Amino acid sequence: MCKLPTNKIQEYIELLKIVKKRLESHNQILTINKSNILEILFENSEHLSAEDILKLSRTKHNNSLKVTTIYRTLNNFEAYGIVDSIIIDDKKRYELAYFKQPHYHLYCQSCHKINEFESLEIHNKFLENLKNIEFRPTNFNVIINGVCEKCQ
Amino acid sequence: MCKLPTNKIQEYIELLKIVKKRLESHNQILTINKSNILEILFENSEHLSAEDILKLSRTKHNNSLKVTTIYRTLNNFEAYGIVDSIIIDDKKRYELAYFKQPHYHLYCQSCHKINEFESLEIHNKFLENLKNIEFRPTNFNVIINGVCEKCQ
DNA sequence: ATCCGTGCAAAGCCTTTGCATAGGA
DNA sequence: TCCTATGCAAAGGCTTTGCACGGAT
Repeated sequence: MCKLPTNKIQEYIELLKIVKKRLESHNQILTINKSNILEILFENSEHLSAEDILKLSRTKHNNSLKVTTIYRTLNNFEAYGIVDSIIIDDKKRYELAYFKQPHYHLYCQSCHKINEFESLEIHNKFLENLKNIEFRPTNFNVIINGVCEKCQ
Repeated sequence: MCKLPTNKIQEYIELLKIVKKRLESHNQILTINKSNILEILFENSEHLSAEDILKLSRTKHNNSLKVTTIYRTLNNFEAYGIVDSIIIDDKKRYELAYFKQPHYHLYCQSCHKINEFESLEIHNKFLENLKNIEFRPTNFNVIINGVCEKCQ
């Protein structure tokens, strides 16, 4: 974590605290493996698949993480609301649910990169519409496929 | 197709024409299997998985469709822009790309039903935002998870 | 005669599960 | 000492592929 700027470190520490509490409310322990996965997710704003996390752990944490553990941990994290998932290119990808505004994913079909954008205005319109039809949203999963600026 | 109201029949015939052309431009033939799949997709506005289509074909078309054919056909249809796909509950689901306004999927985590809603207003906001960042959208894939009115 | 479509069986890929062990509180 | 975490190997589920035959133009 030494590369993070100070405010990021504080954010990370706060994240650990929140996650620890959340896990404990489900009788789970915040182990080194789990915090390693959190760290990888925290440092990489891109949307990581289980395989991506495995690869990153090879470099950053001496391959301590095993695939099974990653899958199990991510499933738990998702069930407890610690991470959200989206499926892009038929692969499940994860991002931390904390410190995130509602946002929309832009998937470039040419370079396969995922970008994001936020719009409070759109989000409010969504909420307004959903309220009218009495649907209570828990999670927004928006992927817009297309071609990004660079690839045009 | 005898249950469809007249205008629906005309829509279906038009669909067949469009798809036939589209397939022929890829050196493919509109076979009975393919039109059966189209028919099932056309008659069922819900979002069908390959398995759903298989089951429906058992009742409607005497089980003439085989799984392999369904997968192959759907993949081609998607590649040619005939159907769009969304992944819900870790299953790929398909809907016809024609005669559809831009719409948003509401997935009820309690009854597992998928509803939709349309909002031209939201769609235009999206387009406006994307234009600003020069992202050219080809396809919108929006899933809002939550709890529907009935399940609350 | 050629080219596409289809079925069958097998392979593939990603993910989950069972079981036994290790490790933390 | 108990309960959770983890690894390994195996199983599972869905989807794709190779190959050979059938069918249409």
